Amino acid sequence: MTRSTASARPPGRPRSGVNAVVFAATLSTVNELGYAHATVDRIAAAAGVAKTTIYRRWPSKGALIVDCLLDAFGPMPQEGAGRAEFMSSAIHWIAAKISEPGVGDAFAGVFSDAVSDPALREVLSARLQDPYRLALQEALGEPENRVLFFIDVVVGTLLHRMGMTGEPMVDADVARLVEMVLPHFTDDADPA
Amino acid sequence: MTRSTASARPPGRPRSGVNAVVFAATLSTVNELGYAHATVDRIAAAAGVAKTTIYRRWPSKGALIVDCLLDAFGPMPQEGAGRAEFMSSAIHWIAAKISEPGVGDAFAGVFSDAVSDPALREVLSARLQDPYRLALQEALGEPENRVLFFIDVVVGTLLHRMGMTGEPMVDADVARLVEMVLPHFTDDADPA
DNA sequence: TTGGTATCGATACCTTTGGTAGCGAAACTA
DNA sequence: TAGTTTCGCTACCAAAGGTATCGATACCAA
Repeated sequence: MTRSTASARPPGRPRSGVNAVVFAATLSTVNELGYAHATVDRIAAAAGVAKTTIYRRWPSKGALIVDCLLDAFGPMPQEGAGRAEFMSSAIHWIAAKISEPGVGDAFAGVFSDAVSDPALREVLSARLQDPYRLALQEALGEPENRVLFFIDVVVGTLLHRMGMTGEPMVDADVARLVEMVLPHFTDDADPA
Repeated sequence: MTRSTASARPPGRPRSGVNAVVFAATLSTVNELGYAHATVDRIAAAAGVAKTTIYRRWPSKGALIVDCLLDAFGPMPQEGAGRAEFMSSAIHWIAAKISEPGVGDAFAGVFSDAVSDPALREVLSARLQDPYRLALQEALGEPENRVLFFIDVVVGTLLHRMGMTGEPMVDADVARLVEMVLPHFTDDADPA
């Protein structure tokens, strides 16, 4: 194929590689000022970039935050011998990620924006939740509705604690969460 | 005492009894337009009241929503013979309330606003969460941190489902939530 | 009846913020 | 050199939370 269809480098000035800088500036700004006060203007200034450059790459602030979270989370580690170890490590992993500076605030903030914004909710569900949901479905062999319930419990609990107290959940409570969730997903073989 | 200190009816024109109308207008507007688009202007118009009247009674939109939710929730029913029945009825009660039109959206919306607003977070925690937390502590004889964990799990799960899907949690999943939470709070006697 | 007080609706206004438009300059290809 | 796209910059718009002001109104007390 003679460099036929895609990825033949588009014409024009290439984009500068500042995505990582923008992501870092986003998290640090959210961490310093909170989600609502982390305006696009401030994020752009912190990144040393014009606001228009950000809107040239992301269609909305919500989309920027989602991409930033995707970059911050990265792939879910597929560790653990059995089901219990796997699920326990997954819960500890997401809890640790949400505890990182700015990540929990950004997550809770974009989540709340999505409540009133169906388009953003679609982005959040498809880009951020679905990859991990599919990985969990495959790794656990559980149907979609049970995996979605698992995500609701784990992420919902962690975000509620973050939103109500402003602080991430302490390790002891994360351990309690694991103890409560695991029996429900390892004892029986899909009773309902 | 000669009507000494408090509640002797303050001077001036008394406030008209439109709080209930404003609460109803708030929930219906949030239900129709979503939290972000339910502006104070629109809520006032729906209630047939001037916007300045609303800001004369509530210091912020968040405070209005919290009062509206307090009015919508009402006191938690203290039903159930044993611990299991009591906790089960409490979970079903809050799930049903969050399913009412506008209530879930308003709850998730004010919750998310609180992430970046410590003052609003304080209002939310003290006015909305604490009464139910204290009732649960007394009814269950559990320490504060365990009751807070219980609230994080139940409310967090319900709100996460609401935020991600836009729909309240179906009864079958609420039942699963009860099945998962109850053993963790009824089997052992405070191991940690 | 008169004065004091606080609420009412209405209007105008301020500030912040997400998002857009237009411009000249720069970077890259052909 | 021509063409294309991104860059930073400035100006701008619209929506929304919140405030200030003003005349009118409802209530109490003297």
